[in-house]
Amino acid sequence: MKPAPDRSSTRQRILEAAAALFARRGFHGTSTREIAADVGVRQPSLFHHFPTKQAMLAELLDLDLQPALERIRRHRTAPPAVRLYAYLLEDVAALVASPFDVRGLYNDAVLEDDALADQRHAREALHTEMRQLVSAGIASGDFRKVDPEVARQMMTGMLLDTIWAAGSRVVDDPAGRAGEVADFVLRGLLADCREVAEVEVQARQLIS
Amino acid sequence: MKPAPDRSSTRQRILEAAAALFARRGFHGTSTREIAADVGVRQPSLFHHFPTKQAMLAELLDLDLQPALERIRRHRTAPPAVRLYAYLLEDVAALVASPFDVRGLYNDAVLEDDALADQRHAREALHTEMRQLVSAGIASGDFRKVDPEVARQMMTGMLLDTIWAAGSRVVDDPAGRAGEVADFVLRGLLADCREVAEVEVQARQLIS
DNA sequence: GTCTATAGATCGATAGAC
DNA sequence: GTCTATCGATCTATAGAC
Repeated sequence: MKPAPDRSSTRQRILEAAAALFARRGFHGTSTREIAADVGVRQPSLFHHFPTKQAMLAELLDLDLQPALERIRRHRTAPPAVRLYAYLLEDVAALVASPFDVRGLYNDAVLEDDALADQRHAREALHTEMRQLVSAGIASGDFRKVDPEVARQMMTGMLLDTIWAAGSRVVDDPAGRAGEVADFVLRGLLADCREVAEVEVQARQLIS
Repeated sequence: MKPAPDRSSTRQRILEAAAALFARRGFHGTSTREIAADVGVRQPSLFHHFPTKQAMLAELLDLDLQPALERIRRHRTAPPAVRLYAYLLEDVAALVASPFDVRGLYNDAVLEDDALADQRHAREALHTEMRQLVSAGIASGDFRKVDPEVARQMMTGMLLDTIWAAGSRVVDDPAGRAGEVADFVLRGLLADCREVAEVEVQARQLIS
């Protein structure tokens, strides 16, 4: 049984402060002194909770990637278009609800460090699942013939940029935002984009 | 008359090396010693060509933003959907042909510094033009009713993530990539996405 | 578990010879 | 215009008291 994360623990507050700062200034642009100041402790106190600054990033990446992998691997029996719509809906919803701001965690080449090999592999696995979902949709005739890697890049770019409004302000209508993203992507992919309404209905049934 | 940029000048090579490194590691994650090493000079030699590291970023931002603003403001008389398709085609084409890797120039909060106020305003102007193009398309009935700012964010995210393939390798089919991006966006926006073929024809006529 | 103090490395930028 | 030498600031992380 995993211990429930205590939102008010120092460790948790370090993660939240680090996530917000990494998103704003990037990993290298954020100093441990800034993180400590936001938490309200002195800089060396951080190293009682995490061995290195990179370990904070590793945990944030795990907390984002593992649930995302779990989400995209659900609903195995549904049609690809429905699965993709459902994944986008759930992903945006989860990311908006997250106490962590994952924007910017993936921007630097920080993932290339050997210490983050696990996270790098998890991210590649997520990308592979996304490409396979697109490929399956093409094979079934639901999607038009696009380059799966290009489609994956476009989805990744859209997800990261649209989860949070400018200035780290939380979006005012998370459910509406999720629907807009999912709609946009499916219209871009579907061979006959009038089917998007039916895909949406099935995807929402799948989730509920 | 602007002097033609000499691709082999030290100044130009500094800009190219800086752009590649900023894209890979971010502005703060890149040291001036790394830039100098890629150019083949010692670190202090950089400061004969640029007063500060930030000045290198400012020039790279200008070289990206000013042509982009010029592109999106062209073709004033064409319908919004056609203008947007043409802009996306030309933007991707220009970015792929650029010797600079603009990915990552915009990630950090570096633009918030007062020294980069001009670049920050130029970027906001570009975003405003993009939103107005979406709004005009909605007003004319060509686009479905989406949030213009959300559409802008999705386009920005897609553009930055799809211009270059993984590992800074140049895309193998620039024209194809441009078409895929423009197609994807217009299908996502058009009220009747079957019109995308006609929009593409008109946009390509506009450009040629 | 948080603190003070500081080590040890690296950073951007300057001075001045050539 | 590039170099060597180096300054002063800032960075991550450690040592050890409480």
